[in-house]
Amino acid sequence: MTRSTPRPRNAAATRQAILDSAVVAFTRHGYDGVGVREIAAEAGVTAMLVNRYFGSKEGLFTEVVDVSFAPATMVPADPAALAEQTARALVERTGPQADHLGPFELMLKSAANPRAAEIIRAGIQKHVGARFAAALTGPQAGERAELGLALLAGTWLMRRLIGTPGLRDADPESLVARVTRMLAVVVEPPSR
Amino acid sequence: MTRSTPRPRNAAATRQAILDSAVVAFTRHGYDGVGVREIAAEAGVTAMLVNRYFGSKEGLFTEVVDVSFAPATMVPADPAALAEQTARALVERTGPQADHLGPFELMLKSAANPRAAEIIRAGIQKHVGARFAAALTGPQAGERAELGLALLAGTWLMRRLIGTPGLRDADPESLVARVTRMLAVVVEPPSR
DNA sequence: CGACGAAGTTATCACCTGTAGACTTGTCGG
DNA sequence: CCGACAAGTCTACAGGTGATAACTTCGTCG
Repeated sequence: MTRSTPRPRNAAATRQAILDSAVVAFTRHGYDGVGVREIAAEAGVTAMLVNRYFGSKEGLFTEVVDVSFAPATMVPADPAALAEQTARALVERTGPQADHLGPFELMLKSAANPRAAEIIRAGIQKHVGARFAAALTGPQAGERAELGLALLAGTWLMRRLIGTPGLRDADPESLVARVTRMLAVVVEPPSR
Repeated sequence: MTRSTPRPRNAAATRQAILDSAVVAFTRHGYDGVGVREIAAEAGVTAMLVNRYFGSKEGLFTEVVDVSFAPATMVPADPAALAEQTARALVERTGPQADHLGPFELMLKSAANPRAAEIIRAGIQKHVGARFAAALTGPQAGERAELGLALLAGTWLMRRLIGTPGLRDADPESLVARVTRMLAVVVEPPSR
């Protein structure tokens, strides 16, 4: 009943291997910075399989964005400590070692290409935006949520991609405290 | 004595034309998104001249970053109104029409390439960092300045490059007010 | 006025890009 | 046991990449 050999010649497993390889490659080097041959080689297959399973490089990227933005992207549940927890997670994941390879890196590395940017926008709207906005109460939740995302993305950019010294060498606790205060502006509902 | 004909065959003028073309092209499409042929064609010369005058594409990019970050990059003088003025300038320049093509766009579009990112980091340290930090008083001026830059860059990214709807369709005045409050966290010296 | 040097061009190299068609090989149902 | 169908590969194309060497044209100064 249960096949002794899991799959004929590894149909879905190969597809998954390509997707995994693509997640890493696109996040590391951006949409334009990596070729399908490179992705396929890392997965142990030839470049043709990419087009076979995902239609095109763009189709593969679409799926990469989808799976990369799907998991709970540093959005804690409790609204009260949301700012502080988010700030701490950000600082930790953008630290000196930091091999995390999250969706922020994928977004920043691929934003240069307009087609990729459009795909990312769709992914954000589908996954992150809604979830983040749901954690926020009060008016203009969308604007406030995306402004928070902007701070996170910008900090990720300066601290990790560009490597600005003031942020790279900053005391983590001081950084957490300051980011928390900035996030508080958009997290707390405009109680006025 | 003063030569009637300014220069033999347009020596420096051609160089400047290439540089101008490169500023526009690199800012629009990023370091990896444009080729030297395209830049040279826009300047009305052949690709060879780029290598002749700037050594390589990387050398040209270095000079582009230098001239692009050199002008007063939205850093007002008065520290009191600094947050509000900066926020207003940001919102205006990332608006729907917005053909400004500033250094932020250059940075965001080219950050994917590590070599380009390194060049940008040097440019920021040379021009923006020092000037911005000088406008801030108190301890951790560098960290606070770059955190402000991070917010500006992140907002530019989400609002203009990605095009997230919550920020694109936000009321400008509301956005200015909120960014001002976030910037205030890093602008006001830690009076504690 | 004539030649030397700078300014600019043409041709080309070696390599990489995404995609397509035709081919081979493995595996499972009958 | 074998044929059929899917999984995977090979070859190739048409175009683009940055960079180099050799060549032609123009301007100026002795």
